[in-house]
Amino acid sequence: MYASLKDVARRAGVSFQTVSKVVNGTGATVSERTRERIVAAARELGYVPNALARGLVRRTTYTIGIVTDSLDDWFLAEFVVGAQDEARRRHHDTLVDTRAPAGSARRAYARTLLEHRVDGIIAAAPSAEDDEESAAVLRGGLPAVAIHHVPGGDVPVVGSRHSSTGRLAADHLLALGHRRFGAVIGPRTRRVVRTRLRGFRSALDEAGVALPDSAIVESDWTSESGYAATRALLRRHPELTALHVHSDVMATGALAALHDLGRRVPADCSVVSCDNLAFSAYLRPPLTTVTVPARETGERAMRILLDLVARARPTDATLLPVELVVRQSCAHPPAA
Amino acid sequence: MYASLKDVARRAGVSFQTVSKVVNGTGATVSERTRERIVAAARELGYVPNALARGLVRRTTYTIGIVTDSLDDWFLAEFVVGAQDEARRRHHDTLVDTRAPAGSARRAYARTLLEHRVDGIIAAAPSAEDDEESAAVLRGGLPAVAIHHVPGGDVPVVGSRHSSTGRLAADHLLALGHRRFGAVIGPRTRRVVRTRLRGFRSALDEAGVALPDSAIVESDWTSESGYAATRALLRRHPELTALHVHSDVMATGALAALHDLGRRVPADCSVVSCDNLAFSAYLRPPLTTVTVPARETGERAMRILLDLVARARPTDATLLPVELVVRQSCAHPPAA
DNA sequence: TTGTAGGCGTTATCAC
DNA sequence: GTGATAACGCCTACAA
Repeated sequence: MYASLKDVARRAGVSFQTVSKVVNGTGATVSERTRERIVAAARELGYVPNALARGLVRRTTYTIGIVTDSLDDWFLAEFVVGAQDEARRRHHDTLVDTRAPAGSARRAYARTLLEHRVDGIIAAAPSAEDDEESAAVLRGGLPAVAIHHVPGGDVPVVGSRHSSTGRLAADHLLALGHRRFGAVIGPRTRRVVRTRLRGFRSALDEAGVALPDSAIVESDWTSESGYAATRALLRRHPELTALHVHSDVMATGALAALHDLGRRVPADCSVVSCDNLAFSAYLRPPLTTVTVPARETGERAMRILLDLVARARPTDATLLPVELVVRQSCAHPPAA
Repeated sequence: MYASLKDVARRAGVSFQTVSKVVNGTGATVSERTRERIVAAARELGYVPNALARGLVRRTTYTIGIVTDSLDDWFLAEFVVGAQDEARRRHHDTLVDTRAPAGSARRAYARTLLEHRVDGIIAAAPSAEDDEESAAVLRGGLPAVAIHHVPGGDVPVVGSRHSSTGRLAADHLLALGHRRFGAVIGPRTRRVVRTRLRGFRSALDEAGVALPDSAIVESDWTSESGYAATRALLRRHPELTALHVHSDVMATGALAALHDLGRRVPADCSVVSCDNLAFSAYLRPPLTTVTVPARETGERAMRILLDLVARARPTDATLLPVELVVRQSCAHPPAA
């Protein structure tokens, strides 16, 4: 079905090794005339090199593996886009290994990638962040970077400083004069969530403001749960004037809940969240939020990994800046 | 770095062919004792089969290629998730080839996938829907399915009936009594957009209601452009009472524009859009929208393709149902 | 400038 | 039950 080097060679009337040289650009040592004949033959036969055979003998595939959780997570999808863009720029292919959801039968971590002999691995599956098995794989000798904690360390972690994300939100609200806070957070099992919360909390602490545990409601990243969490929170703590939400998607639910409860935002209650998705400027009120540089993180992770693969010392920093984007969902607390 | 069959064989004190049988489960013709020795040796050496070598000799890779545009498009990300889930269930790997954005240097269509000798291709890159080159590849002999038009036909197309999407929206609004319509559509270069518009329009036609060209504004799928388009539209046609928007993301912008213009939704103007993203129930007002079954489309496309690969006649239909989800963004037109 | 030999890790076929 | 031999398509010396 596919033409091979030999087929091309036969048609061009040369040996297949000569064709190989032409195809790989390796041989400047081919006369112009034969080169042309070969190129013509290859075109006529629709020759497409066989990456399998190539990888087998070269012992390198120019392919990078990415282990990820489901791409229906906005951050991960965007991260993968960035990583792939960068890989493409550096002439590498990319193999995405989406982990089966928890509960279903999972193959060994990154098994597919290893079988395909990728040149390096990007771990972008937070669901594995406490998983010893994954750590073993990532420390197994292949170049690797991660965007989340890996037990035992030893793997470069790329990303933004999550504690800053929480801190920026807190500082902004404190500066406006708020003293009664609540938080709608992601699943506590995730380190990002705990780190963000810690950053938020320590900023409050320093200002001498308390954040009681009862004012923190756990949620699961969806708008739906953000809505439910916010309603529960305000039932418990009607005195709140400021809300920190751990994602724009959940904040969409939070805004809806506040609306349905008859609380005006920001007049009665301020909201600041995380992510800065493209639509968050078009919620009403427009959302004040802390940018999480998903795509840049993907590019950066890939760049560092490719440096590692090439045995070059990566020069890029592993920490990307976050930034508060001020819009209209925050104001001074009501005079009351 | 990786242990090979031969390494395992040496350690187990057998020939490598025997190991192969054990690894592939192929050989019931191996004694229990040697099998155990081999399994133990493989484990100790951390043996991982080499998919490259395997694919080379088997002439089959159990890998399906997906050509897609950037995954920052919600639909495509969700589609890929569905396709990968189904592939995993059927023990196939998946290679995602994200097309470089228009303008930048593009490799030949699906080139990477062909080089990796995938067993089949899913074309999920609408940016190539009028591209002759892509059609040639897809008709090149490999099993293939597409989720968009392919010049020359011959490739099964999986998806929902886009004209129904438009028609459902129109019927709903007509039934409520609306007579003055506007539309914020996606890029006209896309067939989905033209087909949706056609469905919308023909429903209006049948009701004897006109949709002047000036009441149709083209947009680019973003909230930002949805916002701008809606403002432009209402400046031109302040008499509109009903708006059809081609995506929930753009509708987010449209709702914001209406809000900023002081038009109440749905009291002054009704809005119906397409997609039914998870957050659209948490906009205020909650969005009435037509479900586009992205993930199911992915599963279906993969299922059909894998049937094709296995030379079985696919039994699944290529057309998935769409459905109007009624929420609160539509009402009767104002009495005026 | 071109061609020859050897091997990459597997699987398949067929003896033993 | 087990092992020898021959591919699969390609690349890297090295010889002609």
